[in-house]
Amino acid sequence: MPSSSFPSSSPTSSPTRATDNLLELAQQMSPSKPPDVLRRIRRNIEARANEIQDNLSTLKRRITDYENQATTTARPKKQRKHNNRAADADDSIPNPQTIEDRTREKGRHFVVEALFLVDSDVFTVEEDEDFEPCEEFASDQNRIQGQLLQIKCYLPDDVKHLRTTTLISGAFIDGMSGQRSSTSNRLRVASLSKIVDDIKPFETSSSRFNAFAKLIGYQPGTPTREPYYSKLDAPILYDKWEGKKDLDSFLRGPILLKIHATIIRGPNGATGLFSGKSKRPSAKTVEKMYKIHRTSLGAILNAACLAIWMHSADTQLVEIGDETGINYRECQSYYLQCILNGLANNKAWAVDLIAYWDHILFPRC
DNA sequence: AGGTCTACTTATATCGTAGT
DNA sequence: ACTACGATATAAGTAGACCT
Repeated sequence: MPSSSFPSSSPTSSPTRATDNLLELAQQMSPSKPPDVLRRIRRNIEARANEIQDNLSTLKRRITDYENQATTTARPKKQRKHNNRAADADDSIPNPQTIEDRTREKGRHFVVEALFLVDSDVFTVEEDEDFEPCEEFASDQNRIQGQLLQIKCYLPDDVKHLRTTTLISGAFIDGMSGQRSSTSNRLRVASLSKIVDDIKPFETSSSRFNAFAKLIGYQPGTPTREPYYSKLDAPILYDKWEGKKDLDSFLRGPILLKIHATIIRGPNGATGLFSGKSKRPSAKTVEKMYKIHRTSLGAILNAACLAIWMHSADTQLVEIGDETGINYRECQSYYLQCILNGLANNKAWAVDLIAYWDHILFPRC
């Protein structure tokens, strides 16, 4: 590059020359000068100072311009992905990127309407073709088969047969954990004040324990048994709690409904829910994306477990609470079994449960 | 004690949508 | 077109596990 491109001469109004000028002017100031001359000199000094200030600002602005230009050219928009399942996928799979994106979205949807936690081996387990979903859920095998059946309902048809590949299982799991993170942040941070009246007790793990342990089923230890969390003696799950469990208000706790409204309608979704004025924002919401018009069983299970979690001392939304030891995945299965048993025996509380949720969450539908 | 790995949370930038 | 509101991807932050 020719040196002539970079003239070594200083700019016309370099700071040095301007400063020299200032010194000259300052030296002209002497007590013997008449007042009007002094005023003129002072105006000149001020003018020079302003000019210097302007030049400085211009230079600074130019520096930031150059910096921005430099960083945009040095760092192209395209950013590397952490792990590239699509690129690593088997060559026989067409459009792996699209498949990954679609599957990830199904994983997110699954967390909203089905189960927010599943057994880790559900993607690798052998499928039992004869499994009947209405059988007893108690055994591990049946529970996992039940989950698998559910997941297959959500997986895109053209992809179901690939469920054991890392492309599909990874994308689905990725979608699930992303949605869980978003949920945890929504409930404990972004919309906490819209769900509960007083956010103060939620500040720390121990303040949550002190304020809510009883509410979520904590049974203190006695000389003969360890303390534990009861799955049914948890007042938060009930619409009305009068000292003991009453199935007629089981899984109807107002917090539970608020939680689901918050998840499907965004951070403000819970406001006005019980006066028929639940906000339905114009923005893209989970409710619109997944076309949710009625309550799913999974939504109820999840809301129950999430209500317990958000009031618990646990610090992260994981399968087994880090402070309480509560197994939230097990809770889901347990409540599901409660409802299915109720339905099988035609119990009113179970039969009417979804209608109860629907008339609050989706009035006039 | 410190490094590295991993899983989870959080902040930010970007995009989309509907109402005005 | 503009604005408000949400969802998502990504990167950065954080804590614990495991190793040396």
